[in-house]
Amino acid sequence: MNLTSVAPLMTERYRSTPELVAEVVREAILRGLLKGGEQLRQDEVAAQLGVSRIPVREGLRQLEAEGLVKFLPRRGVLVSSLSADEVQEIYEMRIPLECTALRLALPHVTDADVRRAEEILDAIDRETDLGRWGHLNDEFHAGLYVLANRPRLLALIKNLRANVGRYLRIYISLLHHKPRSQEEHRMILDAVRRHDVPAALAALERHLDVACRGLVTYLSQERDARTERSGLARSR
Amino acid sequence: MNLTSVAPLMTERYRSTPELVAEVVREAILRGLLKGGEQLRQDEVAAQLGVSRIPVREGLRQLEAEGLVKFLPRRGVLVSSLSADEVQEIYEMRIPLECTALRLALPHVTDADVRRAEEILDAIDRETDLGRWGHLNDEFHAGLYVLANRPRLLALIKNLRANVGRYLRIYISLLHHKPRSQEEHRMILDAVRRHDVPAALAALERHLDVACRGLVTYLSQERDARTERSGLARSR
DNA sequence: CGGCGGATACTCGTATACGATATGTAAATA
DNA sequence: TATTTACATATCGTATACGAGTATCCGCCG
Repeated sequence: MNLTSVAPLMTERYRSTPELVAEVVREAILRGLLKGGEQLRQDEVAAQLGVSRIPVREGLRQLEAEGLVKFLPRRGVLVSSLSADEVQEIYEMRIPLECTALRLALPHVTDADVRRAEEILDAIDRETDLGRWGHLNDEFHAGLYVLANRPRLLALIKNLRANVGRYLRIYISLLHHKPRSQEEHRMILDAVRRHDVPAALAALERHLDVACRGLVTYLSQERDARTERSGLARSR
Repeated sequence: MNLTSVAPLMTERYRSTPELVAEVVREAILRGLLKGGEQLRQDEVAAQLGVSRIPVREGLRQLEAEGLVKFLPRRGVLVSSLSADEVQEIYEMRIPLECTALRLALPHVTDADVRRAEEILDAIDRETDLGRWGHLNDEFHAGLYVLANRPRLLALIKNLRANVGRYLRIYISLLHHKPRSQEEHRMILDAVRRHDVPAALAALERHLDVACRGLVTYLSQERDARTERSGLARSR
């Protein structure tokens, strides 16, 4: 495990050390540097960030609450991994929540907001790096939702998005899904521009539903493949 | 601050000490033993539970993630308090989430489940203690939602309910709202018994909406009254 | 008499240290 | 040779300890 590539975050001043730990480890999980199921050794994280294990443990407790890691009694902290079912469940929450956010945001959307969103979509078209793609994707959605002026709703959506984020990135890259995703983004934005609430919500729901189905199918196949392999290995 | 009245929880064996701390403090906040804005002295909590501050801090970090307390840098932990706006926002999340849970639960509802729910409603009718009323109320709703078999959704709803729970209890007792709440519960349960999805969702949404409006009105008046008082005090 | 500055005492945040438990390895036995 | 048991090692969980920042109280000045 090597967190030095995300360590630049350290130079910024954070509210607190546990928050810094949470930020660094969260980013590492999102970028796929830390795989699901992997054990996090607290000493190692502490050493890499130049702090003791106490703030590390507190930061990890926050990530536990976010669902990104799991404390196993006396056996340390594991990076969570999501099954196809769990991904589906998260989307079942995201769809009504993100639709609520978009619905509440729509009355406040200005031309400048639409232009900013367009710029993000153009940037996504040009982007090749997966990590930055993920952030831009989040920015597009959050840029709309933030206009709803509902900080808790926004934070919750952000958290749910973070949970499926690492799988979404694999899926987008492996299935070359970017053009389709961008088409859907522009459908949403067109409806938003016209302040057409039903169309915008329908487009957003479709967008999320497509991603959900794709992800679930992909993860189910993944699991079947793994089961198959281990079955073969056992039967050798 | 005195947590001994909730300390009986200590006798049970918990997965971990931080979880025990979170449980005890959460319950104290919910019961109104700890008021919003109140500072939690870590030494004191630690002493009352017979542990050191490290597991206490970890437990409080979990409550922070749940939104029940807030870490202020170098100034310790405060019990959060919700404004009318924040309560409204939480209900704006609860309504779509709880409707989703109920919708997914409905196909799996059996006669036995309905009977169990009826028993809880009868118990609520007989209940006079506010703390137990809160738990029974949660049990009625959770008892239906759990049938959806969506653990994350259930946990999220539980957390949102916990956040408004303390205000709801005040509101219910002060405004003698129990009979109306029970009427609404029975409306929901009747629709559930008939497996009438639209009716059940509409009844649930009404139930939540009524509580939301009542709470928001109550909290706004509260705040106005406080502002008025402090204004008078200042003008003296 | 009220506002301000400094010293004291708290409380917080975290590094260190230690006991306890899980894991891996090697030896012993069936 | 496979399986089990005992031991060594590593990691965890938390108590203790200490430095640092913050609030409080008292004396001083206006």
